[in-house]
Amino acid sequence: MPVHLTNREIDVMAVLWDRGSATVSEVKQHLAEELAYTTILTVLRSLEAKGHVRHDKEGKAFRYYPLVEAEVAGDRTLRRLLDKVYLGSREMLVTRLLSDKAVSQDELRRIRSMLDERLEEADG
Amino acid sequence: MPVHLTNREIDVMAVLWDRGSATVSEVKQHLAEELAYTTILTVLRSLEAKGHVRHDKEGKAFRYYPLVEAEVAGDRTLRRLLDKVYLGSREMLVTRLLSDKAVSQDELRRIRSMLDERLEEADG
DNA sequence: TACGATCTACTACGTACTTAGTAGTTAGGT
DNA sequence: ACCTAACTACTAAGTACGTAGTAGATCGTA
Repeated sequence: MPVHLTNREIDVMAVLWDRGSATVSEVKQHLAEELAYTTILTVLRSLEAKGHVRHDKEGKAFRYYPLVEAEVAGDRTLRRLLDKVYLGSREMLVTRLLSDKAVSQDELRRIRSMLDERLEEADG
Repeated sequence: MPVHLTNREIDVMAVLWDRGSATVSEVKQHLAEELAYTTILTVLRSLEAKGHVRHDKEGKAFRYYPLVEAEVAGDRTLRRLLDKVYLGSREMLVTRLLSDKAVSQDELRRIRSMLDERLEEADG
């Protein structure tokens, strides 16, 4: 089943992915934007209704856990972006992703190594 | 100014990007989903109101042209995906992008070449 | 065991997205 | 010049998103 997250849901999930789990307060604390406590709760309840998070009790609060991995959740968006915007060209997408001059040499090299491995294991 | 496109707008823009330009009929013909003629027109008019496309007349129909490049339009989504889902790791994103076994050797090699160039030009 | 701070459940509302119908216009053929 | 098929303009309505308030529950503490 395809995982679809709205923009605000992604903001909230990002906190869960980053920290492993979080209460409403913790999410609130780590969000870039200032949102009402109850707003965040609403988003989390909605995410739970869709089966993307679960919770258990911790004191009187709920602690929420992500049920979808970040990578998997991203697949849908990535695929769509690839198909619609970059016309299916992964090269174009990666070029764009790395076009930022601020990307470190290190990261470029790590990505190249990863590619080398991919190519080797296919040749072998 | 940040270009933001809704899902359906992206579907429509994808046709324009792919073909260079299109009339309502052409868009309708190339969309994956079946939508009413007037629905597509509405989307195009909305896109025009936002300054993302322009049109001129061709016979009695309008021909629409994209005013934003696909790459630029994708940047926003890509950036967000990178930050929120892949926690800023381009390596993770690229890994995921290339995880599909169906990616051709050719495309992998092209991407590696691109990386080589990027690394050389930085060393030089 | 009663109180208060903190938390959840329920409800609601404005806005934007998505879809499409109806009415009126226009170009191209006869 | 007229007719008609195809097209555009205007309007509208359902749905999902984003936000948050109010009321009621709960746990720790005095």
